Amino acid sequence: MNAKQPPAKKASLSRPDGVVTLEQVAEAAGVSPSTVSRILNGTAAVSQAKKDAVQAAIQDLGYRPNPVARGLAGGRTLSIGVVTQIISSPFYGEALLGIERELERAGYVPLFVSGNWNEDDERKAIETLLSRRVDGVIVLAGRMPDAELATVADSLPVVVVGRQLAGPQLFSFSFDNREGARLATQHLIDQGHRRIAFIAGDLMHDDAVERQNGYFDALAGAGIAVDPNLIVQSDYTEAGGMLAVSRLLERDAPFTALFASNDQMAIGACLGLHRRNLRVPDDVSLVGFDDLIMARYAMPPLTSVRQSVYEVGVEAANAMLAMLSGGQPKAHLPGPELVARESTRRLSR
Amino acid sequence: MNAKQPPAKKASLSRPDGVVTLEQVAEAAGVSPSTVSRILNGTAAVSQAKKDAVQAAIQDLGYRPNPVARGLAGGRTLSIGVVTQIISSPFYGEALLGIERELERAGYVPLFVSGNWNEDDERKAIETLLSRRVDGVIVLAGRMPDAELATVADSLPVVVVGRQLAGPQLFSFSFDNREGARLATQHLIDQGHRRIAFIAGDLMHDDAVERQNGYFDALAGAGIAVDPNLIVQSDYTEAGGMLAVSRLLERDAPFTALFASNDQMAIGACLGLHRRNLRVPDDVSLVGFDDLIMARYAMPPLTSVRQSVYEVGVEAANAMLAMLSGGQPKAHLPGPELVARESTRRLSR
DNA sequence: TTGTACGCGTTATCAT
DNA sequence: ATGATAACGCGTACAA
Repeated sequence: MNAKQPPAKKASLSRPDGVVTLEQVAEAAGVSPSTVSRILNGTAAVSQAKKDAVQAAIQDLGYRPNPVARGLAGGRTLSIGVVTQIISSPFYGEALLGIERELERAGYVPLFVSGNWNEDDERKAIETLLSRRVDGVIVLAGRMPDAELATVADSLPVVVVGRQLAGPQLFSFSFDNREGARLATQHLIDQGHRRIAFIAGDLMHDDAVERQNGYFDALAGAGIAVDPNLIVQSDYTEAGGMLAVSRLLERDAPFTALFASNDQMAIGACLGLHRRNLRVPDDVSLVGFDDLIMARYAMPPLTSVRQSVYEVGVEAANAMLAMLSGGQPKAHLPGPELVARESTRRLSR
Repeated sequence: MNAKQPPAKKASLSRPDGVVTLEQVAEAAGVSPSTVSRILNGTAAVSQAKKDAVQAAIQDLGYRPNPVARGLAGGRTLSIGVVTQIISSPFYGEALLGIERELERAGYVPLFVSGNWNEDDERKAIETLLSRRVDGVIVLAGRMPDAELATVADSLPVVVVGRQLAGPQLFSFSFDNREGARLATQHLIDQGHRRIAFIAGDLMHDDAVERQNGYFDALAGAGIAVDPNLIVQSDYTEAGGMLAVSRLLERDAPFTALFASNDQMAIGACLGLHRRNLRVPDDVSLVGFDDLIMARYAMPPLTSVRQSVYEVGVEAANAMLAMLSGGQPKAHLPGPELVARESTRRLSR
């Protein structure tokens, strides 16, 4: 188009680089292309002699299979579609890292597309992935109806993180959000708090609901009645957390502790409290959730529930790889764990 | 492999979904495949009548071109490779978001691969991208030698962010790191500070060097001698910032202000100071760089140099799109801007 | 302006 | 076990 290279007469010079094709390898090794393909994919048995010859030729010529051609030929593209929600979020970032690293070990490449917490965007994202002939799709949470996801799984292995659904080529797993939230709340209760405010996430999502349930669980276990005035719903962002605190404070329902259902909201809440001259943890104990890096470096360092987001990515990738090779997918995430830092303290009275 | 669908007799049923091919569109519209292709790519003039017929058929059948086949046929894949360094970093995350959003508007899809600040990884990443027949490559900083990058540009349009190099199909642009750092330092000087410590990034990288130069500029402008004891080098991470503070403090070269050359190190430094019972801004004024979201929600909110990382992504994508359509790439980033928050204050004496 | 025929690099089917 | 041969879906000279 803009690169005016000579039209490349007949063939073979489509790219200036040393693009070696499977055919050339075959020729160099004195075998047929099919044989090379078979060796590459382990599709059928091949005599050791030819195997060696081909391997040598591959080394020699520096052959690298062309994933695009593979994709076209109906074979695998060695790429996995990943539907993330907001690629810039610190939460998803860590998961993507885990996915990327783990897939790479198997020679796969992730193809990230953002769903933006929007059903239509997400649908479009998946379509994009399908048209790109990805070998499988990993969906991180999201808003697509379960049924639709199941449909996708009809033609492709699908791994869903953070939701509960199952099917032939459909595998999902979740972190134990409920137990994690229970731990967080219990930690506050253990420190003598009884008026514990809660910032929920968007209750459209399972994980947000589960975290709220965990909060309820702990309160119930301690015989503390749920006070609706102590609960606000927000959106998992820093700004949302800050806003939530304002709303909470306007209700003048006093509280001595606050559990924000993710770290980003907790950080925002911390600033919101600060603006109202409420100190953490002196005036209000604060707990987050996810234990992102930011929790460790917050001021004060934030007590949080450890959820190895990176690990989530790794497990998702492994589950996908398992399905791809015909095995049974599985995922064993470490259980939730409370990381006590300096944003919480015993209620003094 | 694992999905045991009936072997799909002859053709056309390779995928259960409604995979419509260009050929089917042609048939439906009563024209030849080439004509459809021409309309799709604007390769040649076509009569309005056929144009309409084809468009109708496309709508009707819900045809979507297959990027994989396109790639094989030597056409475009409508995908752009993006070499990021650490996909999970809050800094790159924002840039990727900008890239993704902007490319999408033009129907392109980004393919993200991580270089991990490692020359070999980066090289491998680029190879991966090339083998996937991306239409262009965007490189965010990184360690690849300039010459090698230029080689890549021989066969593909390349946009490099954060480095200075140019060539036929090679475009690069940078944020004005030097001026930004000068502003940050000047801000501290304006507030009466004269003993201003500096945490540099990895001086292997242009931007880190430039930020250090900006620091020197401001000191020189104010007639303040550079004190090597007030400078430490680190790695742009929170942990690195924290460590840097320790090293600084061990030297017992007193300082009243600290300029960390990115926000992540500043956040880490803040915690490090806190651990030594030094308060920000009461004992030490602190300035960061990049103005990531975390700066706004730090405690205290961090004074920083605004660099719209998102915008950087948008500009990079646009420059690439411009090259792809044969135009002149350009990028106009807003100049650096100091955002004064609460981590800095006038030196009281 | 439009259609035909071939090639892109690989896998899969069918013989041998 | 191995080798032809035909797709895969599309772009593009070349011919008409």
